[in-house]
Amino acid sequence: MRVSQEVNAVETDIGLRERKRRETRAALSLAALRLCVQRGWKNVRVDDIAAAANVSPRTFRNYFSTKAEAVAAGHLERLLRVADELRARPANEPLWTAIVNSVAAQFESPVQKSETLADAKRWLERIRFVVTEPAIRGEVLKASVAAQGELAEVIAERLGARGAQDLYPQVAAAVVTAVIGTVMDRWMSDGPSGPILPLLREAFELVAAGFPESQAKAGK
Amino acid sequence: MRVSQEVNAVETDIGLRERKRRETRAALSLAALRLCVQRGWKNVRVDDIAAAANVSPRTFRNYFSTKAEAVAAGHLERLLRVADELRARPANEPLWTAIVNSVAAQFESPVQKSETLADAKRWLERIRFVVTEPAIRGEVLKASVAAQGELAEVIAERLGARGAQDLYPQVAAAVVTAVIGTVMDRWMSDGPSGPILPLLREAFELVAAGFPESQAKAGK
DNA sequence: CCATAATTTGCCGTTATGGAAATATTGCCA
DNA sequence: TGGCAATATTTCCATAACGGCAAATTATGG
Repeated sequence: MRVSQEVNAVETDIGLRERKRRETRAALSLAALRLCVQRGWKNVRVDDIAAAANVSPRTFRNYFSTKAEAVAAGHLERLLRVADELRARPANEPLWTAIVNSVAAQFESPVQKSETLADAKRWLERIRFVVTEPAIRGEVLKASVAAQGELAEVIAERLGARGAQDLYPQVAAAVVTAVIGTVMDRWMSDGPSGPILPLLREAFELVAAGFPESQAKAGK
Repeated sequence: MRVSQEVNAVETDIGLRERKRRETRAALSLAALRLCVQRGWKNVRVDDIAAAANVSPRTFRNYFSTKAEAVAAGHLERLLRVADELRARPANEPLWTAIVNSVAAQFESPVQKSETLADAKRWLERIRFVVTEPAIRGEVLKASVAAQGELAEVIAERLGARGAQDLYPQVAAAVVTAVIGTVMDRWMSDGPSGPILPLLREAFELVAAGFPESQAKAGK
């Protein structure tokens, strides 16, 4: 009776308890995002979100400590899926190729995933909101560091024993999230004309190339 | 009568008005940091900070919207000084060398700057607090993006006309702040034994080398 | 169906946040 | 120097967020 939203969750083994918990969390996060995009950040109170998810305001706070955290929860999960995706990729694939592909898989427009046009439009509005709204940006950044641990771990696995406790994985993970953030910004400020992927690839190529200062350029 | 804290401010040309404004801001930020390190994040109210800086609580909010922002203000300014430093460096210096040096100049322990031992200890406590306290971490990240614009601009200048509106400067700036954050984390979790510089250099070498996946690089 | 553990909820005091208008301070010029 | 306009600070205050606590409600395993 609590929540009716159905998510395409992969039910592994956990009981009803945990399932409902996740559903509630997802419903709250989704409601937060939807309402904020619709009415604007400041015109949504915690109570509104709770109401939209059919729980008490107090319960909202059992799941999220702030509105912003609820809104950014989706982004955090996306980053964690990047880590999963990376883990699932063939080990012989070059690291940065694998990274680009993993990131790309999570940041493509749903248009490519055979959703309706309305879905794509909604997706775009949401990205814009998340990237644009200052109050959210901070939370997105927190989500980034929260995901960096996972990312670093996967990267370390790929590198093998060497560099397990090296700086490499941590720095690489931080760079990955930094690149994602920058690309989203850039893509948005260009007016989200085309797909993100080209930008993403370009950015990661810069990283993989070590930011060549002088390429085929004469003069400075 | 408002503020008595004296900062080693370089008075350029601005009038008394602007000077007092900056002093007040600095006093508030400093008081916030000092009190929080001393008493712990949750045991400091905005009112306490305002009182410590001899202003009304409402005035505090004219300068900072949250406690966290006040505490992180110092970090933001440090990042901006990195940009300044970078701008001041010889143009013939390789980009990433210049960056490392600029960052290093702002993140060295004050021990090297002939301060007293007590100062060094205080500096360390503060860094630890800023890196450790979750509530602050988020704000530090916000400061990072806030500074990225400046950094990107300077980097673009160094690159010359080419790539002015390229991704390069923005991605590079984001990477710089990401590296700084990671290094601070790492340095702190290692128990701040030695100086930060070696870690910083190691991290930036990774970046400049394009994160070589396979290499016989076991040494630092 | 019960005992137990976990979750949800209502209640409520504390703190944060920011608008509006009254006061005080500063920069400037006659 | 005295007065005025521009800014900054302060007081007052309404709304919302935050989070502890204990009662009510709901799963889980016998």
